[in-house]
Amino acid sequence: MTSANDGAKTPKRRVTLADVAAHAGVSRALVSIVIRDVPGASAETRKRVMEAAEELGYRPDRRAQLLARQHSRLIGTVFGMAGTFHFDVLDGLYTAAEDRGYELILSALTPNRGERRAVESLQDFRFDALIMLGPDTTKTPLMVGKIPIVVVGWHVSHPAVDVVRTSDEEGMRLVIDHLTQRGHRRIVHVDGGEGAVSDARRTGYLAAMRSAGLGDHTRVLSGGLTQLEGSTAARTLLEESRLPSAVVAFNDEIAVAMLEAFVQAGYRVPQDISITGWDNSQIARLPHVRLTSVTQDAHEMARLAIDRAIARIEATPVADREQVLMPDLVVRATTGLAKADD
Amino acid sequence: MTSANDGAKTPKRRVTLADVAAHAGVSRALVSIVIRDVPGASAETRKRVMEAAEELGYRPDRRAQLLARQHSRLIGTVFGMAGTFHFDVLDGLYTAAEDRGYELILSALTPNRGERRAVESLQDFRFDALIMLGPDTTKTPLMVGKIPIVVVGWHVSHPAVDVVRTSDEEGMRLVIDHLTQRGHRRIVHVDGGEGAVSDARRTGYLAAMRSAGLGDHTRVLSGGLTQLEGSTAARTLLEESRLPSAVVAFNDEIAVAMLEAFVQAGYRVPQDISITGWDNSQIARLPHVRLTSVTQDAHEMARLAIDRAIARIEATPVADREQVLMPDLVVRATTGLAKADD
DNA sequence: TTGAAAGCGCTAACAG
DNA sequence: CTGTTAGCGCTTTCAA
Repeated sequence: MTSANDGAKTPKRRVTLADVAAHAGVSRALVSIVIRDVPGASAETRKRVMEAAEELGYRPDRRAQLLARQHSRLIGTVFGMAGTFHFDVLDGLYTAAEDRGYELILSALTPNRGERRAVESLQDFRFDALIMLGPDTTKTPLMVGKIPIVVVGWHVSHPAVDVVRTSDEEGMRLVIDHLTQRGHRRIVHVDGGEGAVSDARRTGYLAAMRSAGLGDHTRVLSGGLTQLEGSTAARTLLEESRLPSAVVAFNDEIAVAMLEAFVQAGYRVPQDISITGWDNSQIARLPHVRLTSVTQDAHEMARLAIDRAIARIEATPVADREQVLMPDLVVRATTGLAKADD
Repeated sequence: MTSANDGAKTPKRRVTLADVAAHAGVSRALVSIVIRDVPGASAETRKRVMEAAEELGYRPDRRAQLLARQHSRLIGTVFGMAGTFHFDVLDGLYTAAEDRGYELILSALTPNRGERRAVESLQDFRFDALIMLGPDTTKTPLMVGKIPIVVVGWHVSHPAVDVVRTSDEEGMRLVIDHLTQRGHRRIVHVDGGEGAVSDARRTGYLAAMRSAGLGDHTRVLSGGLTQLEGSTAARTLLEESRLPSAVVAFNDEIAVAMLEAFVQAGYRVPQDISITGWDNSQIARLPHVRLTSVTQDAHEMARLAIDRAIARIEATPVADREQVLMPDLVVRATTGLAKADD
């Protein structure tokens, strides 16, 4: 009984393909072709259909598209609470995906919601690929083998997992080189706790120290992600008879917290002790902080991740499972010459 | 040619309702009834179906559910980069939604992706309600009138928008009372910039000062969300001949940055100047910070938001468009007695 | 280049 | 209590 145009009031119903087809005087299939921008329609028809769609304010129904397509053109993304860096990656993922005709669906890792639940909720949407910004663990991701997976930020050894990351090894080399060139030898590393990224930077630190001939001077303090752990680490050092010559922190938060603690204890930075961070976040640029920090390109990482995910979806051959970008070191005011007796 | 069971290899295809039905020897409709846990099946059938589903590892296809249902049972959530507080709200939203049989779909506000795009991408999934954790603007949300909207965190005057927030007015009253009781009079507020929350706290500050008889002592410095703005504000104050007696900051970040700046300039906190923050975030609890801060209950806000969204979806009558929780003040080490001459 | 028709996997009346 | 039957709005062969 409900014909297409039953006059007066049809306030709710959204505009469908059929409406556009009727309005343009063509079949639904043709409208579908035009909307998806695939070959199979004359320029003139295309124009007419587009105008009709425009006029009616047509937007494709994602649910129906999802169900009808064999590929969803959906890329699942799990992410955890993280700083500006991860948000910048997210920003890059959105634009890169859109450029390629894909859509992102997000799932957050929260205190009460681990990887399993985060991924399962996405799974029911039948996404084509999964990009993981967390959880930062060395374990192989669940879902491996079932779907293309791109891990952004740390090394995963499973052969079915693609990786886009910035070299933590190289970052550490830059930092240690910078410090040793300024005479530092007793360089302590405050790590980031349990995660895979922390592991990588710790290993990078040890390697860089060794190749600088400072293998006997390595020292790693257990830290974490937040300022809390930074101030704890600083306290540990302050209780000792002699401060190290330099501290290489896992991230900017740790570095800043330590900086504060040292200053409060009456030390000068960098005259008495040098400090470096990681991420080159806003906090590192604060006028009263001016932290020397390692920087990585979030948008580039995002673009590579999306490109790789799509390559896997489309079964395009790729050269390297793991794509590693090179970081830079931004030198600011918290690193200086070591004292003569160091 | 592809019949249901063509033997040997069917490696890809996911288990569908039909598979479960066949396995359990009942109709698809019955399986649907059992899975959705709605009345219309005997206990025995229910058991048999559940077992079959379990055995086959069946998971409903969200795309198909979405398309077939009149209500999607999907709650859209837009959120921006924000601190721990917003992540805690997100955590609460997930669990509250799940408890009520709904699912969250997220859309992030990033530097290149504003409210319009964030909402549009969700819209195509036909969500039943929208929860907004940002953007923190006084403007009426787009989508208003088309769908139930719950704003979490700030006041919106549009009659069609539900609000769940913690009273910024009351928070300010707690802070100002606390300070005036300790003899402070020259109390400066460093605000949070342009947002609606900042507006509310600024207004709250002015009102609280006035009702404390300090209407002539009000002073608002423009601030922001990050430590950067805090240190700028501190510098402004330090350049003047005399520091205020106390600073009420928009959030913990600002407060901490100012604290640092004052200490570096040789002042003692709270002996020379008192400082308060907002959010009671991790940074406020740092052993070397111990910031007096206003605290709000993220999980409770989340629960209320979900409850309200669902009430609107189901057209349940509700009492009050705006639900306002009361904050608490956590007094720590950054607030003390005013100096005698203040 | 265009159109007809058969699904995608599920929900929701409605009959039995 | 159970099964049959239409769709949901789109994509995608396949013929015309």
